[in-house]
Amino acid sequence: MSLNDLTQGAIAQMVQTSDPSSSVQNPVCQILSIKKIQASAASASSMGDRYRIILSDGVNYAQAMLASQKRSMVESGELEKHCLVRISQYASNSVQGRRILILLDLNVVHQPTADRIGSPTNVDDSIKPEGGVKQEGGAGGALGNSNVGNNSAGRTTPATSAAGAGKVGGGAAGRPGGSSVHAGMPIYPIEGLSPYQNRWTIKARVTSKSDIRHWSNQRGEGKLFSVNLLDDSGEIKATGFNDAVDRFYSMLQENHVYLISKARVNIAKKQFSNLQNEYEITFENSTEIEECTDATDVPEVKYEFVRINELESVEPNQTCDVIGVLDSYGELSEIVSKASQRPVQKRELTLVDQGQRSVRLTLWGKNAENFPNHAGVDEKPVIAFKGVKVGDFGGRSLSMFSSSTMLINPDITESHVLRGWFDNDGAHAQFQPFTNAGGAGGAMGGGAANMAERRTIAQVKDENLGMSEKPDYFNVRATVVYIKQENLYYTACPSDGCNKKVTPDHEGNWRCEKCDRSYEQPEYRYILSTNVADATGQIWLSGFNDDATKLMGMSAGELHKLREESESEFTAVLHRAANRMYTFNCRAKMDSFNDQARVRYTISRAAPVDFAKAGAELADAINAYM
DNA sequence: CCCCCCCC
Repeated sequence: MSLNDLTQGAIAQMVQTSDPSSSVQNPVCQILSIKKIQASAASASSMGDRYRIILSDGVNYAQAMLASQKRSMVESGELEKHCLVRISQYASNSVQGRRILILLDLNVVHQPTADRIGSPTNVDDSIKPEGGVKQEGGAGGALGNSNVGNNSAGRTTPATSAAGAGKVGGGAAGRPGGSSVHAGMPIYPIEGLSPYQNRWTIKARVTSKSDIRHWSNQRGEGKLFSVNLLDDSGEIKATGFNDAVDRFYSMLQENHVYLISKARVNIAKKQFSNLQNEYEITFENSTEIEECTDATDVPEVKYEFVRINELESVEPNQTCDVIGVLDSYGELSEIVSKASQRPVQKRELTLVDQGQRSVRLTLWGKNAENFPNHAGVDEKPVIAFKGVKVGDFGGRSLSMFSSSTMLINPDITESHVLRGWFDNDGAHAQFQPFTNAGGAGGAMGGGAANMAERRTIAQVKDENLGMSEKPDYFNVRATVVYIKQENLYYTACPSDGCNKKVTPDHEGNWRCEKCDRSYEQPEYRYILSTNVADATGQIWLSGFNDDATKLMGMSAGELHKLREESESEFTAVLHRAANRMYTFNCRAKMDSFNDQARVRYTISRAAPVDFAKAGAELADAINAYM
């Protein structure tokens, strides 16, 4: 092996061009080193580690990243230190002022040699950066071309790269006119996109599309949506704001393929993406999108299904793909998000598969509302989900993200297998649901799900519920012994959903710091603290306005009014509220009070006991012993 | 320019 086996000077050309199609073609280089980069925690999911490669053309060496879809070349041992490769597709990205090559496609043309060929020097030392001139062009559209211009004009380049310089400029100039999205433009791999070039067209499949979301904050308000895009090199998230929503939202359909160009490429905020890409796309005014009917070369969505009975092996909060037969689906209901205080629509599905387990999956928002409108949902269809969140409520549960996708009766092998199984056997099978917390509950086990959650007060304490990081959920059937009179309610902001404490101001109005305004009247809201008991012990529970209103038999405002009229009437109400039995759904969670860690038990729902039903349940539990 | 993904 000698220098002549390498494409000398190729690397200087490769790193300086923003347009590989007009730069050196199929250079042969030597691999000087391969180093694994640990996948970051945020992106550690499915894409795994990546590899940094030092590449030499005998004259220069440069750092390069191996495209993630070529990772297996290293892992299989095919790509080794000191072997020679022909690079058939690459991109050159500028990252924090340094140019980094991305090797998108390559093949090994010679087995490892004894040592490095020649005495290559760092390409960064050979190419002088222009004195303080940033590579970004002007605003928006001009950005991408600037590198090409700089290369052929002012940039001082060493002799090694002289051969390619003219070609770089000429290739770019010879491009067909810019009006058409893609005419004559080579299709660019998603993996090769970077913020420093905008002369690209990608051909990508929409793998997921979000709802339109509206936002309003200090910086303004607007609407947006996002899609995930896939080609055979990788995936990228794309977002459209405001006008882009109107232009593209209805056009972009899940599973369809589009030619997309003239969009902005930004550094990805990886904490908000489950895709493996340094960058993400924003649709702009200049962005052009065109549906592409010839989509055979763009990969289909790939699923990696986890069987329902294997969900326990998936860490909570990870996403996964799940397929199952829809055993049943629930009514549309509404919860109020604790974080946003906004109401959210939800609907729960129950999925089953051959593993004799069932799992609940929650749909949100429009997905929840529209679910019954899909064809076939009442005929126990097979449904495939991609990218659903695994939760640990009740053992394991599933929940849609906005980036998750749901396909009813997809035409894939797993779907047909499930259909066959269900129609033959599954329809008559029994499925064990993931049941609630602990799993211990021996005595109550095997009964209805709500019996399994039930604890005696002694068990709540013995089992140290709420002592771990995550909250524990349980219910107790207990009698109200005492309701604390102090701080039974507070003066809350009457503004819808605010609920912050308001204080009297100088003008006799009620001031809310959060809303930054005053109100004539506060809204009174309960903050209940009640001692409840069952046969095994007593416990203090905290309750909020809705449940407390139920316990007290009147609103906090009414109670306050009553108390102002008559203190004895007020205490009478408290006495009447006591000695009643409820089933309390509770949440146990650590918090700190006066710097002391303690477990706080919060009522999430209090329901009066239906004694006939409760008696029947107890009889069933006893019968289960026989 | 969002960044929430909720509840039991």
